Amino acid sequence: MAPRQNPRRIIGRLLDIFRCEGYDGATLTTISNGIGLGRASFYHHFPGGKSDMARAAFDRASRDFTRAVLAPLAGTAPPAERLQGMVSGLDTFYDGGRGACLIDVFSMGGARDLFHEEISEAVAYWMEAIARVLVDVGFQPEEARRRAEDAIIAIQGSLIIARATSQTETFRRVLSQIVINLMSDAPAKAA
Amino acid sequence: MAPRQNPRRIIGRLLDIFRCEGYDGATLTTISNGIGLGRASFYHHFPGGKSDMARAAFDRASRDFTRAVLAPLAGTAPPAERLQGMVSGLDTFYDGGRGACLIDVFSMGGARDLFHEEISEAVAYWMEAIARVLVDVGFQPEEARRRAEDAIIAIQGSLIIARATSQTETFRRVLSQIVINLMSDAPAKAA
DNA sequence: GTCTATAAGCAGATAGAC
DNA sequence: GTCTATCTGCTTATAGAC
Repeated sequence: MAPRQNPRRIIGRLLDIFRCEGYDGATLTTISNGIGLGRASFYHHFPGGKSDMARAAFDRASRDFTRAVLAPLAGTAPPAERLQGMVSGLDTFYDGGRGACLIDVFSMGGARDLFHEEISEAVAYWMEAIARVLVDVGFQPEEARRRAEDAIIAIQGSLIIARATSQTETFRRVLSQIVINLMSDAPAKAA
Repeated sequence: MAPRQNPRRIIGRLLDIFRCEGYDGATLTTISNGIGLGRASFYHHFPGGKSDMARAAFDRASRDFTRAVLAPLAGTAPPAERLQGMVSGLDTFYDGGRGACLIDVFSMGGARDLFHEEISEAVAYWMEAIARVLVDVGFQPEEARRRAEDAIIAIQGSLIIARATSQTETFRRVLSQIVINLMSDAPAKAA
């Protein structure tokens, strides 16, 4: 039984499992069964053990998030299109509301001390990226940050409700309103 | 060393620990140290072990939530006062943004199967309680539910951001806007 | 109602064969 | 690169003294 796993697939599955079970809830046995690889084999890929696995999952999520969500915001397209690009990326990144966010999952229990600083920075970075688009639309920096924060809050909150109620309508409704809410009452001098 | 603990205090501390560490992250040793009671002593108070402890913490949270948040909504005061009563209760219940919500914490890992149904019902019940107030203000039921859902999303999302960034300004800002957002553009026939 | 002592099992982690 | 076997420590849980 040694069908030589694709490292890329392993990390993807690790991310799925940590998102669903949390850091403390994901045991090596859970992970082993979920991936179809013996417990010991993980120490070849991740010499540092479980924390290394979580690190790899976190880095994968960061890269995916940058590509799907942050990159569209930084483009040169018109502001509304950039925001809509973020929304499409969010739908993909959170699997239509079925996937949890590591900002939530890795900020409690044993993962908190491992990722707290990076999570805090990720939130700040995401918020600034949205705010910059709104400044381009003509909003004052302070108002832009406030609206960006509201958007992030709505995403995170709707993911909690999606998980709590086992449905995705809420997440999809929030996504569909994000751009409208961010741009409402935009200053006349909008680009 | 047997200063006979107050059961009420034990459950309160259990709730604090589960909120912070999560179900899987809270070990009996963590709990024992956090409360100052030997591991074995818990089996006198909670014969079913850890799941019984989580159950007691969940029930305590449910009761606290009903008293602090739901009760004001059901009163006979004017709608705006009832909503403001909920906001005050939320500030207390979530300790000004420092305390996590079990809707979040107990919906992943080993606690998910234990509490999923009750958590789902709690969200629905809370939403209906807010929506009823908005219907009293003159909103159509559908619009009332949508606004209620947005309010809950904002609370949950701001708690995530509060925990992720170790600050409470966001939570307090969201709280301060809840009533305004819920009541904005209320129909003329408002009571 | 709390404690000490201990059981039984599972956690994360390692050694070494293939 | 994966496996089997094993180790150590920690986890939940129990028995029984005080």
